[in-house]
Amino acid sequence: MSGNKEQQIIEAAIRVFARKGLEKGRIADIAVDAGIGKGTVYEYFRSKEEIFTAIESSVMQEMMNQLAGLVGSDLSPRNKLEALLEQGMDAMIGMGDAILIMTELWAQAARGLWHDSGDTFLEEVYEEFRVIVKEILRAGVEAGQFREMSYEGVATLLLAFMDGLAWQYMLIRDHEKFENVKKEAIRSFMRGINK
Amino acid sequence: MSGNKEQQIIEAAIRVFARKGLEKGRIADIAVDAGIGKGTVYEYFRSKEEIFTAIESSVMQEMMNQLAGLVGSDLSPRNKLEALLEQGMDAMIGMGDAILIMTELWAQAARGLWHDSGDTFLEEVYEEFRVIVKEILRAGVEAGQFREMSYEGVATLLLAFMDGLAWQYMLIRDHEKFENVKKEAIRSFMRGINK
DNA sequence: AAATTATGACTGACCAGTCGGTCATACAAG
DNA sequence: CTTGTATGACCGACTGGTCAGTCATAATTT
Repeated sequence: MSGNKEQQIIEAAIRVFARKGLEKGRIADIAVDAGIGKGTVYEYFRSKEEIFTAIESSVMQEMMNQLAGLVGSDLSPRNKLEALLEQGMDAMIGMGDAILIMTELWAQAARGLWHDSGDTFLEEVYEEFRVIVKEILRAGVEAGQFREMSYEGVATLLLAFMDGLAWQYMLIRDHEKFENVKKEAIRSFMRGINK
Repeated sequence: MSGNKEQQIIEAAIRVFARKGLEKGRIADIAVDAGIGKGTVYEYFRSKEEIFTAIESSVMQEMMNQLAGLVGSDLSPRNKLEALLEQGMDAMIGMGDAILIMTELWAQAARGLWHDSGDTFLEEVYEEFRVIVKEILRAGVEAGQFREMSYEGVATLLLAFMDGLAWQYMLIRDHEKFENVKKEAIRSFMRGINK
């Protein structure tokens, strides 16, 4: 039961923060959820802030890994993009209730926009994602599969698309109903850019 | 300077919550921003919670009013939908920094999903919106302007679309750059459902 | 001068982070 | 083998600071 305690704490923290929010989620709650003492949490993390940062990294890392697998594949641009959408949404569904942590990530990033002049971690990830998508789009246009477009515009649109769907999925929380949305979403998006 | 004090407080609260977040934004901050004493805030609102609820109503009310104007118009379904997208995004841009409050609304709603079995306020608004959009879509299909589709699926997609774009706009915060995205977004979405 | 409205000092609840202490385990000496 | 000793993971009571909400008083209006 006691494997990597750091991971154990992160997973507990995701559950707690998803349920209560970043501010209301107490360190004591995380400790209880992880089945350890409060003091022990501080053996592994310096502060609450640091736990949240670790969650951010963990969630984003996973997304990026999945993305990397796709990019390396030898699918056609159209199939690559479809797979991207499909897998992205399946990943959301796979997160279960932990997906509610996404709103905390977003809210946190939004607050950051006021303070730091510079990049949030989340912004960096988005930029990375956008670069990859633009590349697929360009390849698709060159292959004659996609219409002419503003790559930057459509890449941003795709991000909006996926975040928005994540949000809708949180609200719906009904796999079956969401399957319907997912199907239409992919169909509409692809029709929107296909030649 | 002292018109409707309730509205004055709400506006101050939007600024404060957008900048600091719902938890970190102190009542004292709101009072200072509104140019009144802390105690006075409690003359108009019973609690912090109540202020937030008022913000929710205020923001959503405005959205709904705008929507109602469109529905009543005698535009064709296609033009109605395009106007909906266009106006929706212009409304976002018009919110300025106050748009950052949206993430707080979302995060709050997400937390609510754990506790209440029933509907969040936000969920109700979404449902209302979906009903209106479905009606436009149905009219469009009947008029031969739109392809056959799952109304529920596409309506949800449209919501995802707009929320996602709101989020991207928050991150970009560059009107010019966003104009580009906006144009592609509308083009792609309409292509996705046009016959 | 009574009523209404505004104020900010005050209070009590709450919680992140600290720290002195416990205890299971490992290793060494007898 | 078993007694003694060292280690550091683990713990939760405690502290210091923060902040929502209260209330006695002050200012303003009627």
